[in-house]
Amino acid sequence: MSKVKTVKGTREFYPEQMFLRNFIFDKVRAASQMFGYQEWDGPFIETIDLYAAKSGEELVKKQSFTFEDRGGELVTLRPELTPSLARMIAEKQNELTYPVRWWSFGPFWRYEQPQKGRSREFFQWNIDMLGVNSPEADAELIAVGATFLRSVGLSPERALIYVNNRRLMDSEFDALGISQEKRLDVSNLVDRRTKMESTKWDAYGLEIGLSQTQLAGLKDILGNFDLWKKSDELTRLFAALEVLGVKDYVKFDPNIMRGLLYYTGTVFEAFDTSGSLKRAIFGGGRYDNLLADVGGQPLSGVGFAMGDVVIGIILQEAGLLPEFEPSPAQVLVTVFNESLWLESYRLAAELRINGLNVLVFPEPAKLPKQFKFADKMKMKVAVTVGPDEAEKGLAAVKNLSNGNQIIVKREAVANEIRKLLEA
RNA sequence: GAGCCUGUAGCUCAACGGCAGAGCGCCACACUGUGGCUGUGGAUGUUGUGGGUUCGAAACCCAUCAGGCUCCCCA
Repeated sequence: MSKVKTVKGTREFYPEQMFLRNFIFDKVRAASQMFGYQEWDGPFIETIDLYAAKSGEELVKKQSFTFEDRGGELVTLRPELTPSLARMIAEKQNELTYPVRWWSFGPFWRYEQPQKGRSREFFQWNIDMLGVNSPEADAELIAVGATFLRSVGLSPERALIYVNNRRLMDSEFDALGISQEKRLDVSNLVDRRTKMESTKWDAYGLEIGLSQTQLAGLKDILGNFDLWKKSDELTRLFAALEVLGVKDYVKFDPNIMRGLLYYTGTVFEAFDTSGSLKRAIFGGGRYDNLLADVGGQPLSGVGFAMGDVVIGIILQEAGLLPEFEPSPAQVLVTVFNESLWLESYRLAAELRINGLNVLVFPEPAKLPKQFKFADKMKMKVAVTVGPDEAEKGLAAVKNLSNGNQIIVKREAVANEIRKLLEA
């Protein structure tokens, strides 16, 4: 075992994990493109100032990988993508074609305590629509998320997207006479509701300055799952979700707040409803004022982000991953002995010209060893050229799943293999 | 940043103050022109690391590193 350790919280992707990462990436790409979103990306390193403007203090001061570069500038490994998005949109605000529909899947870093579902290095899917401010646009983003969940095999019994609306909650808080200054505290209080005992939660509510009546009113609101009917935005949102065919995936929940300050309207979070992990699969919402902080004109947007870690664990636990195929080549050409070594290489090259992925055993070895190798790599076909075949211009093609072997002419090998692979 | 739990063969774990073990995997052979099954044999450890207590430590104590759970946080 190596004495040189990995950096805490980083991840090593052996082929099997790389397969999972690419599986998620493929599904992300498919869901994004199905709705016409364009792929893009920003820098992996940014100046700290970009995040100082709008991201939470906690993120910038405690959870970012920040360091001084050789020129003395404070730079940070990006902890999120939205500020980079805002800047890039602002830079070309007048030349872009709206609505902008962009998606991205790339690496991010946060200096957190690594634990299940959370590492310091992770991949994140970001997808946003800018330039349209409507509940119908919000519904589209939620539909993209639901489409993704469906595409990886997570049914509505297994995963749900909980929706709320900041404006609705604001008007409810207004009605309770909760002041603007207390909104952040109240938002924290709501976030904590499922995690605290109710008596402690009550005490915490009073501690942040709520009155008994306000606290009681707050509980009424958080327990009212029909509250959305009072919101025109949410009524339209659910109507759109219905025709988009994803309503089964979506439930109204007044307890969904989301910590981010910049959300202004619809907010949503997806959760696994039956697994061991109680972390959000993805989360997002509508933001109205993001561009102002990077010097742009006001532009409304809606989007969400999904980390690869939580969804990866869920898919694994739910047994929803396709079987890992170790070898990208399904065909093995064996090397019979030293004098036929290059003949095998020649055959492999012929098969590749014919469009097949072919792995040739790199040296003469006992055939049992070569066949065992093919088994472990879960390959489908083995081709052998021994002295008998070489003499007559033939090759032995073996179907590894049933053990049948046939001897065919060299020119027919590629077609024979194709037949076996298609069967 | 705080609390609790864990760390033994490649993997999963046992031994819980007294000779470091099992299953799986791996390698070889039976089977020198063919894999999966079976059988036989074989290799593998500074018990995470460093210190301490003890006649004796994988076990007890301290520190440290790593992982897990929770708090915090979740942009």
